[in-house]
Formats: sequence, structure tokens, C-alpha cells
Amino acid sequence: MPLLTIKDIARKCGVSVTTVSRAINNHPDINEKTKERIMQVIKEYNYIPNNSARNLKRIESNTIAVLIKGITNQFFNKMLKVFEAEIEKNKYDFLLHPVEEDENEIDVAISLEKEKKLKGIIFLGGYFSHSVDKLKYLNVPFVLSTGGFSEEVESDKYSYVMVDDFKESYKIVDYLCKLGHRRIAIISVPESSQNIGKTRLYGYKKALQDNNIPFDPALVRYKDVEDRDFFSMRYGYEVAKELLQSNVNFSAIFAISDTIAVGACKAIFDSGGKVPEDYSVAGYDGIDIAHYYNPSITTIRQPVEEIARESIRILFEKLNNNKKIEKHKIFDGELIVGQSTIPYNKKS
Amino acid sequence: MPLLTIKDIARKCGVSVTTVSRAINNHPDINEKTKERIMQVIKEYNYIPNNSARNLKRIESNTIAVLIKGITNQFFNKMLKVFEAEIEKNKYDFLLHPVEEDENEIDVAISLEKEKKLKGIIFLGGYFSHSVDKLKYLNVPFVLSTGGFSEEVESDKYSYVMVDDFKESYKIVDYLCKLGHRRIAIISVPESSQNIGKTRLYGYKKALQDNNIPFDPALVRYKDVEDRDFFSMRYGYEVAKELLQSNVNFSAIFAISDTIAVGACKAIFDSGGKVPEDYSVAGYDGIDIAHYYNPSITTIRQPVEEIARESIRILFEKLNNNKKIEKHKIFDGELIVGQSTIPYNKKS
DNA sequence: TTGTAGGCGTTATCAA
DNA sequence: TTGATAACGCCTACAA
Repeated sequence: MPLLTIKDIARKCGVSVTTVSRAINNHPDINEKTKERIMQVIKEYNYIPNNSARNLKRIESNTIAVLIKGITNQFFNKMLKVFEAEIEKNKYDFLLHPVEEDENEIDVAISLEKEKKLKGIIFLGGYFSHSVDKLKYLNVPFVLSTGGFSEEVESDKYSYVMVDDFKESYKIVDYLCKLGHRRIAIISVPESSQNIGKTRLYGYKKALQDNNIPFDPALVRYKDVEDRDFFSMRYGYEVAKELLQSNVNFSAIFAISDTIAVGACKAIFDSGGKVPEDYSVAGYDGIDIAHYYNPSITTIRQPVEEIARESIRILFEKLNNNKKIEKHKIFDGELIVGQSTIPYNKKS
Repeated sequence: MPLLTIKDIARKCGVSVTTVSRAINNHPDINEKTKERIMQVIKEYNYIPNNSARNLKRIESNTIAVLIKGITNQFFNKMLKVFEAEIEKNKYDFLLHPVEEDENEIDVAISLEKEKKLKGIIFLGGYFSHSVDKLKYLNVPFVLSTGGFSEEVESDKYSYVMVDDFKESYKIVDYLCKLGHRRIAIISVPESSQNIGKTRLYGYKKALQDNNIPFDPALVRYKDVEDRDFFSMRYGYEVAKELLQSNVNFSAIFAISDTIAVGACKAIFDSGGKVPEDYSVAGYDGIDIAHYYNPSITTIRQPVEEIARESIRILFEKLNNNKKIEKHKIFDGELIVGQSTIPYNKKS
């Protein structure tokens, strides 16, 4: 079965390719009867137009792309639903494009803008501290959504929506301090790893400092793993296990993600300990499992739906008003107190 | 900044587009100096070729696409890693293409084959009971991987790799029966929902039958939810809550996915009950959380890495040997006994 | 080693 | 309402 082209259909119908094109694209200037006949043949042969040719020739598309780095990250699940719903509600086509870990998301965006003649772009995940200057090669509006990136970059060059990782990290560690914990371990990721680990570590340090708790490097835990999957339950489990087997004393753990926190809890259980009676454990993100775990995990809930909605709102604003002004929105995270943390003096 | 084309680069370099094309595509017949100069300009202006034009013109690509329906499903995470690794190891380009819930994956495949001049396709997720006949419009090798589809279709028309959902479902329910449970509830999904729920229900029924346990429709639980997200923890929570609040007597729950099982456990905890002391809970899939939950959840582990590896192996076989023979491989699931199930007579 | 010209499959323009 | 023709951006014979 050779690949059909519009010419084949035109020949079979005894009309010109132009007419077939009109039928396919719902042009008004075509006879209903002719159109029906053509659509019948198209259906019969299951003809599907070549998108490369269409994209190449068309002046514009109606597509908004969501570029996501780390598609398997649970954290993005609910955001994707919002993006899809909002984009379709506004009569645009939704294109979800996963970006590989080793790809530069801006290059991908430039490429995709050309290839699909995009109307707008949402960046999800990824870290822009490198190559922000490349953003100038984008000719359509875009918004960075929850991408951790360094503070140094000039933010008047782009719009973003996110939470303040430093502040939220501070918030939850401060909460642990206020519960009376003074030996708080943090499960983070290797410093070399380009991600939000660093910022959350700063928040941790500052919270300790403000609570007059000396910083102890022995409480900062991480390890290198081959698959570089640092935000997995397994990673949390392994790092927590090493911590438990060390002779480092601690009464609480701050894991920089909920998945890590889950792994840490399991490590404690497996070593015969209890959460929160023996150790308090806190996470970060507020994904489903934090709520459904047993015990439920104290965490910082990132308002993901709101972040997504605001991101897309800003994008539409730029799209409709042709505004050059870049908008920035920082959402507050919410401290969700679960069953996994208790005051130090209530410990068993 | 207007979108650059190959012509712009050619003009800036004072050469023809052909020469620029040669530089881009690493053709041998080009002067090293010329090439360097061109690449320099390309880098300076961050020129990125238009993929639509390339795809249109090129005779063939080197791309293998993985079409996945339900990209947010945890279940696929590890499979994706295998696919990516194996495809790249074999010097092909990996293209991950999410398929929306309301899209027909075969139409998407036909479209993508043309657009990207694909070499091969892996289908992940989705249900093929409808429109299998459309598969004949595909001109490249493809393999169905873990897609639940009805048994009726003639399987000599395509290759697939999967587990026997009926058998595995039977296996775990039989295990519950052998533990002495006779009132086993199943948390499934609405019958109207096109998915594996039905097959797993059959396995449940057959296991009961073989253990001389009467089937009680009151123990088959599901509900309609607006977002149609049936495999969420929340769904499991809600259905289990209704079950607990009903006056239906039961001692064990078989949830047709681990995520549902997690939700069910939480519902039991919230109602003051214990797992497994008051109720045994079993899941299905063997995703991370089944292992890391507290208690760990008894489940059927689907050998996802093996499934992925075998799928891609078959695809390469078809690719290299040009074989028309369709291969079928059914993997056994593994019953993982966790802490969430105990014998009926050990119940508190 | 480089350039010219034609065409990939489709849509846009213009004329009929 | 329809059709002929050019053009989208790129690659590739073929010619120089």
C-alpha cells in the first residue's frame, strides 16, 4: 500500500488537487456535492495529508506548544490537564512536545516554531540559567512555567510563573525548627546536577540560621546514581538508608521532593523505625502520594493548577494584545501539615 | 528577528544554498575551510533548519517513534527509558509522541509515518479492538506493546508483547482466595470505559469460581468520575470509601491498579481501619509505589523492562530481516507478596 | 569543490 | 465553483 498523496485522490475523483485541498480544509467555495464525493474517496482510502508539506506551505498554524522537560515527572500531570483544557477552550490546537534531558529546550523551541509555525510556547521544567540569550531567536510569545532558573538572569526578557523555591524551602524547614527539631537532615541531589536542589538547600540553610541552629555538613545528604534519576523513591530510599546507617544523629528529614520523602520513610520503616515517632519527615511539591501515603507527608504544595492557569493566561494576553511587556508571577506554596511530622518533644 | 532560512545563511556566507546544505549535513565533498566559515555563521545567527522542509524532501529518516497513549501513566516510565536507550544504542533516532485520549493512535501513526518518514513504530497503551483493520495502511514495521485489546482480533496481522491480563488477574485473586478470603471486593472501572478493567474483572470472576466462592455483584465496585481519570489514587479512595460506608461485608480488596490500591488503603486508614489487619488489599502493575508504600502492597508485577526490550527487539528483527512474520510474546506477571495481605484467619 | 535547477506534497494566488 | 501555477525551505542529481 503506497503512501497516498493529494494527487492520487484528485485523480481518483476526477478533480484538481486544489479542489481536494478545499474539501480537506473546509473551504467555503466548493460545491457540497463535490466535497461529499471527495470526502467519500478520502475515507475509503484512508488518505491522510502529509503534515510536513502542510506545515511548510501554510502561512500560519493555530498551535500552541507545551515543551516539557521531564515528562515522566508526576509533578506535571495536573498542569498538563490544565494546559490542554485551556488551550482547547480558546480554540487553539494543543501540542505536547517532550524534550529530552540532554536537549536544549530553547533550540527545540526554535526548531518547532519553524516546523509547526507555532503561535505560542509554554516551557515546562528545565533550567534556563544557561543560554537564556538564545530566547531572542524566538519570534512568538512564550512563558516559562515552574522552571527553576538562576536569579541572575535579566527577567525583563521573558515572562514566567513559578513559586519561590528558596522561600518555600525556608518555610518548611522553619516549620521543622519550630517543632523543636535541631538536627534536621536534608536529602538533596549532587551539586553538579543542574536543578532546583541548590535553591532548596539555600532555603534550608537560611532557616537553620534564623533559628540559631548550627549548620552541619554531615546532615546534607545526597549521592550519585548511575541513571541520574534523583527524584525517585529509590533515590530517597538509598540516601536515607546511608544516613540511618551512619552514626550521624538527627530527628527530622527534609527531602527536596515528595518522591524522595516516600523513599526515606520506607528506609526508616525497613530499619525498624517509625514515622513520625522516631523521625519526622517532610517533603516538597505536594503531589498526590504525599496526601495518600501512610502517614501522610508534610509538604509544600506547589499550586500547580494555578501556575498552569496563570501561565496560559499570560500567554493569551501576549497573544491577543500583542504586548511586549513581560509578566512575572510568583505563587506562594502552601505548607500542608501531614502526619509525618511531630514536635521534637513528642518523639518516642 | 525574522525566521532564518538556508538562503539567508547562503547569502551571508557568499555561497550557494547547496554548499550550506552540505555543511549542515556533513557531506564529504566540501572544503573544510568553507564548511568552518559556514558553521561559524550558522552558530552566530543560531540558524536551525526547517524540519518540515527537510522531512518533505528527504527520502527517508532514521527515526523510530514510540506512540504513547496515557503519557502521564507511571506504568510507562521505565519502559520509556528502555525504548530510548535501545533505540539510540542501535543508532536510530528516538521520537516520543504522546497520543491524546480521544485520538485514534493508528491514524496518528499513519500521519506521523508520512510526516517524519518513520522507520518503525512502537505502540504503547491504547486499545486496538476498534479499527485494527486500519493497521494495513501502515507501511513500516510496528509492534504493539502492552496495549490491552480484545482477543477477537486476528493476531497474525501484527506483532505484540504483553502480559495475559486475565491470567494475572486470576493469579492474584486466587492468591487472596487461598489466603482464606471469601468476601473479596474488586475496585474496577465503569464497564463503558474502553480498557483493561473488563479483562481483569473476568480473571477475578474465574478465580472466585474455581475456589467455589459465589460471585456477588455487590462486591464489584466502581463509579463514574468527571475527569475520567479512573487509575488515580483519588478514584481508589472514593470508591473504597463508598464501599466502607456501605453495609457490604468484605475482608479483602483487589484493586485493578496499584494507584487505586493506594487510594483504597488510605480510605481504610481514614475510616479507622488497618491494612492488612482489618482488610487485605492487593493491587496490580508493580509500579514503584507498591513497593514503597506502607504497608508495601501485594501486587502483580508486570515485567515492564522485559516487555519493552522484547518489543524493540522484535521491531529491529522486522527492520533488519524484512520479515513479514508477526511475532507474539506473552510475559508472565510476577506475584509480589507485600505486607498488605494476610490470611483471613490471622485477621484481627 | 561548488553551483544550477527541479521537485518533495501541500496551500495560496489568480484567472477562468 | 473550479483549475493552473507558483511557492514554502530544503535536498540532490547533474553540470560546471
